[in-house]
Amino acid sequence: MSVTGHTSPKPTAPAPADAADGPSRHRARSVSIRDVAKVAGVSYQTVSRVINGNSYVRDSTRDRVQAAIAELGFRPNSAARALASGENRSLTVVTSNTTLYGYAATLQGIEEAARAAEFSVGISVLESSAEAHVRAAVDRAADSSGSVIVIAFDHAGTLALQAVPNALPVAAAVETPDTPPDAGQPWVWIDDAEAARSATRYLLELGHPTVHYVAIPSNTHTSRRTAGWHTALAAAGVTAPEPVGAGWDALAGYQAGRRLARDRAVSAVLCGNDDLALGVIRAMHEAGRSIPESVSVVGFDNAPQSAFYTPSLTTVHMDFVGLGRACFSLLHSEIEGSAPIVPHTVGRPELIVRESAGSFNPHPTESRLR
Amino acid sequence: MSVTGHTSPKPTAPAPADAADGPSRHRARSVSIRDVAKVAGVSYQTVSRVINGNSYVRDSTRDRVQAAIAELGFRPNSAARALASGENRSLTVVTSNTTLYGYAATLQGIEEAARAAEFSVGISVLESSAEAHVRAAVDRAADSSGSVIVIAFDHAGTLALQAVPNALPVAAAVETPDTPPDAGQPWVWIDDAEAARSATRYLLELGHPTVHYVAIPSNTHTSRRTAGWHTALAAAGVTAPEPVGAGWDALAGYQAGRRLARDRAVSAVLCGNDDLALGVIRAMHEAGRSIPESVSVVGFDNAPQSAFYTPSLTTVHMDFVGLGRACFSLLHSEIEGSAPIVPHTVGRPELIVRESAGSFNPHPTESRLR
DNA sequence: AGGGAATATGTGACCGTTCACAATCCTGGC
DNA sequence: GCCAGGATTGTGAACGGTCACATATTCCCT
Repeated sequence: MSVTGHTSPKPTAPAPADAADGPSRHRARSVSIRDVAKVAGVSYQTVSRVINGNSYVRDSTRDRVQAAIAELGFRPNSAARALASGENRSLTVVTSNTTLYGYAATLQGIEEAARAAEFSVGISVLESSAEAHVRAAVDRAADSSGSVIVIAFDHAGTLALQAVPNALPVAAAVETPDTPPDAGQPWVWIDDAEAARSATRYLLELGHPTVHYVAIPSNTHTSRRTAGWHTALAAAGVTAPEPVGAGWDALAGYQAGRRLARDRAVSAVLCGNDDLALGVIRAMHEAGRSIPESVSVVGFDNAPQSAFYTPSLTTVHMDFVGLGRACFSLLHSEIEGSAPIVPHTVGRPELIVRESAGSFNPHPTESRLR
Repeated sequence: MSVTGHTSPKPTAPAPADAADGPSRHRARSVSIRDVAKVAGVSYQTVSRVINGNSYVRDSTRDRVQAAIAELGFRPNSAARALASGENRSLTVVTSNTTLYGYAATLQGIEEAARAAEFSVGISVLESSAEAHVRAAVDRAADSSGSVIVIAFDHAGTLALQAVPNALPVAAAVETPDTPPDAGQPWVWIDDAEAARSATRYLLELGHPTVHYVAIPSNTHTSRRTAGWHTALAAAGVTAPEPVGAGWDALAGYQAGRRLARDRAVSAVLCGNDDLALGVIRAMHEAGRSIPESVSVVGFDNAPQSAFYTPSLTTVHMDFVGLGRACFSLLHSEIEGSAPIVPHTVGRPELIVRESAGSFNPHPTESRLR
């Protein structure tokens, strides 16, 4: 059956595009609960009961109503429902950058959980962190659904989170906060500090004199990833080099990598995410520094592709999908008022050892490319 | 301002998290158009006019109303609006797999265009192509918004497209259809045949005796990508090897690659997307076959990472973002009834030459890995 | 047979907005 | 000074549900 309602493939003479007279342009008064009631010979309230699974309906009645529903192709109007009941059962995810792995995976987790709870999910994308854009995105979210989830991994997201109107139920996936947040803050996060620590420790154990860090942007002045890296370095009695600030994508990693490649002393690089790592590796490669013989690189996230890079990427697995789920469940219990809201860590970052990091090699043979 | 309403950065003694007594938990009867009217000393209809930008309102009145709106923090209730006006201004994207690049980018394009047109966008994810899941996803979409866009690159999507109720405005991003679709079908696509042809031709021009193809799943029995590849091969008087069926991700590519790697005759591989190409490259590498000296690999899509792989990936750029935009604009004109619906191609695939494909080398020196 | 709980079903009001149709206010032309 | 007609504002009735509160029916028990 064709989507537009044609049934015959009639390529000639496009029908007179519902011009004037036909009764077609009249807003196709959708079948309502009352129409169904009439057909089934009951009151509209009974129909309402049937579609809501109320048990106080005789089986025979229910059957008749259901038959009528099927016959008329009735579907409850969600707008009317929302209006009358004041319920909301819908959420909008405010996020930037849906193509980046961390964001996409978090969104996926949210969607899964929301679907299971029969919430419908919308998205509102942050175009930039400009005041106006942030406000617009939050407004869009606020008035297209009853609650909001903010993916606040970046600056724009953090601003958006602050801009959410007070009355609206909200939850957020955030960077690991600097200090434990107040109870009642509907925040979840993955333990960035632990992730950074374990990766750094690993590189140190491989004998590298120190570990350089290519950082994703952060809101908190001292990001917990940076802090974790620092901690591990300090614990080993090593002084930390200046972190290299970068963006989110492979290009940013590449640019950072070029700078790092010039420094012969660089033997181990920790990267804020897998894309960054990819870029760094590429830059190193172009500079004739082989991975992992000359330089070891470790990423964050464990994006699905990272296992297939050449060399495959040693990285820290972050359970973004789980994060998304947890975020939804926070929102859910906030809406239901069922459980108290406590901000918390989700999952445990896990180092995935692959090929891109190896033991320190004091005198790597450098080979100019080609 | 913090989300919960704190204004001071008070790290000590977490505030009693809106515990019990406060009048907070009551369904906050939102301020309505009538409340605003009362404050502004006008009728509710006038308020309605103001929020809808109706010009028949005296400036002084408009100002008073707007002041009242600001004072009360009024926001129009979208459910009530949708109910009363019968308008819809919202769409839901039905899609599987939001983490795959092609899907994510298409979604991004849709979102951009929708945002510009002040539509709110929802997503409904297809868990599988099982009848029940497809129906559920479409139902969710249908009753949470007034129109639907289906990303029908795969089987599940195609089924979903067919399952969309007739009354609902719909548009779809699809695979290139086998035969030109009827006018009126709200479909857009990227020219897969042309893309495959240009990539294949390129490999042939590099001297490769033939080109192998690792295919993404397709609905159409003979996918246009496969057809384009065939065409180019035939034009060069070369017989086509059996295509290797694969899935969507790097792992699938890897598995296909392992099979291909065993065959010494394989010198050029075209892959249905960049992830597949990545997997193939990895498999080739593990088999000791270097890229591009021993085997040339070309992908599809031009995902943002592909430029940074080592070797960087020669691929065919597909404008998914543009596809998404076009898809929305089709839906939009369908809703407005403004323009006739004609199914059409979007953009032109463009071969991006990078490092992963090179001239045919009859006697490559094979090196066992390590 | 009578009475009280369930069990079924119906009625009227209302959710917050827009729509259709008055009603009132101005303004300029004659 | 009066009137047509546009500018401005108001009123009542939807929109398609749910809610709160009757009103019938049943059914079981004494």
